[in-house]
Amino acid sequence: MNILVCDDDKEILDAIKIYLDNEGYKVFKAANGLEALEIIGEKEIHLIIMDIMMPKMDGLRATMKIREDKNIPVIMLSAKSEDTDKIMGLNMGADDYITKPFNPLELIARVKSQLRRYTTLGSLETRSNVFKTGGLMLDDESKIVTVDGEAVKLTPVQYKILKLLTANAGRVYSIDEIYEKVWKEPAVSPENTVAVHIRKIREKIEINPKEPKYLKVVWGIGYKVEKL
Amino acid sequence: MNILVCDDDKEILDAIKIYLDNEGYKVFKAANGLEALEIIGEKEIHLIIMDIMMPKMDGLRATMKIREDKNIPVIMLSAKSEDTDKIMGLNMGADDYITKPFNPLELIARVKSQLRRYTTLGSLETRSNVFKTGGLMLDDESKIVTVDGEAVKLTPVQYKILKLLTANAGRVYSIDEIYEKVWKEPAVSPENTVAVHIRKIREKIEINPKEPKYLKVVWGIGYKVEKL
DNA sequence: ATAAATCTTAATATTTTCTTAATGTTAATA
DNA sequence: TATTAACATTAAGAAAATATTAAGATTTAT
Repeated sequence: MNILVCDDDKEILDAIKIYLDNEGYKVFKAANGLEALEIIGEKEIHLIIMDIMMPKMDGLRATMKIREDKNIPVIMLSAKSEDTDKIMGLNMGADDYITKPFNPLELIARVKSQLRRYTTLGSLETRSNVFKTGGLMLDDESKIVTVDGEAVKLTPVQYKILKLLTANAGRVYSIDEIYEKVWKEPAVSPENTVAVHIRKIREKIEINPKEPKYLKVVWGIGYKVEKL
Repeated sequence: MNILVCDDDKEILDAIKIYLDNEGYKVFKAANGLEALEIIGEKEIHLIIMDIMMPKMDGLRATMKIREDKNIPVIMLSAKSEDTDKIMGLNMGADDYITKPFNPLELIARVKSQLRRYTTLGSLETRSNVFKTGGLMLDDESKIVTVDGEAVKLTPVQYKILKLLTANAGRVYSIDEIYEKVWKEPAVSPENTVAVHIRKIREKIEINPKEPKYLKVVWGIGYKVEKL
């Protein structure tokens, strides 16, 4: 299991690494949020321990950024212990929270607790980022999409659109929003390539594209994948 | 989302139910571990909030039992706050831990944090913009409007008008005010498009549009959504 | 380099929504 | 109770948004 520890305080970084090494985890270190994002892009990280206060990019922002397309558990570290900070951290997408100074045993316990959800009994197999709603499921690790267990083959753009909508099932995205998130550039009108892709996706994941069960349109607002 | 709350203290049970109800979760109650296991067998439960100290079967044993074949996130509740208990709870398979007495906001935050991986993560905008009054509820994220749990489909303009009035339930808005806020331009008379939209909204959210329960008119002044 | 797959564009169709305008109804008040 | 101003109702045409299709451009794989 690979754990990324992100803190600008080198001493704490080293201390945590020692505790985790001792438990048999492979530990990567980052001094700030940007470094963390880089490492996450390169290595397969299973858990992140992240300080909130850091230069360059703080832990909360980094967590938000990570959560945009990865489902890696995050444990927040902070010197503050007030409720408001705790709540903010958890709402930003953190999975757990530890205040400094921390008890090494508690750190280990929380690490294990978070990793437990992603290991299957018996093996140390990592879990993949699976997004599902109803009979629709996409596995971000393998890029496999299934509908009621049946695999469907999506093209890259189709996959990105469906992932965005499924990862945030229930939320409505305007066409422009979709364009921006997927193409990473602002949409310029006239714009109907998204509509074309939506059609193609529907052809593949819906029984009847005209009466979509998953990929719905909200007139005048945009598209969403139904939260089922 | 269905949440099972398990505690032998009826007061705490009811208090938690109120907090969670208010956030739009469906709440099931159990007085001990055995009852909890029963309900889990019957209903689809997405999260469990469990007290550690209970008669019949305590929370730790129940959690272990649940973890034998289900992977439902568990948040532990306990009066004790010593580190050892905390660690034990987490090692037993709990995903999070709250000590009594607890801050309701923190409870909600931790619940959301655990459930996020079910609804699946994504953007930071997890704050659910939900406006409700009586049986009327609108969720700004999914653009879903429900009346007594029944979904109704509003058009964009209809939605905007109803959102304005519901978000400020009780306040009366003149027709011109509504026009300005929704169309973002001053109203020019003769103007009756707002009235037409009001009618359409009433058709959708009211049992009897002629005797509206939610969307009322205040003669000579304007419209409001009743604060219930 | 070529073929296959994928993406975008553009033209057109279809669906849904919005506004207008004509007319009806209600509530306050003199 | 007659008057009037404000709201209600309806239907139809205009406008806006999405859907669809096919062809051409681009990218990817072999």
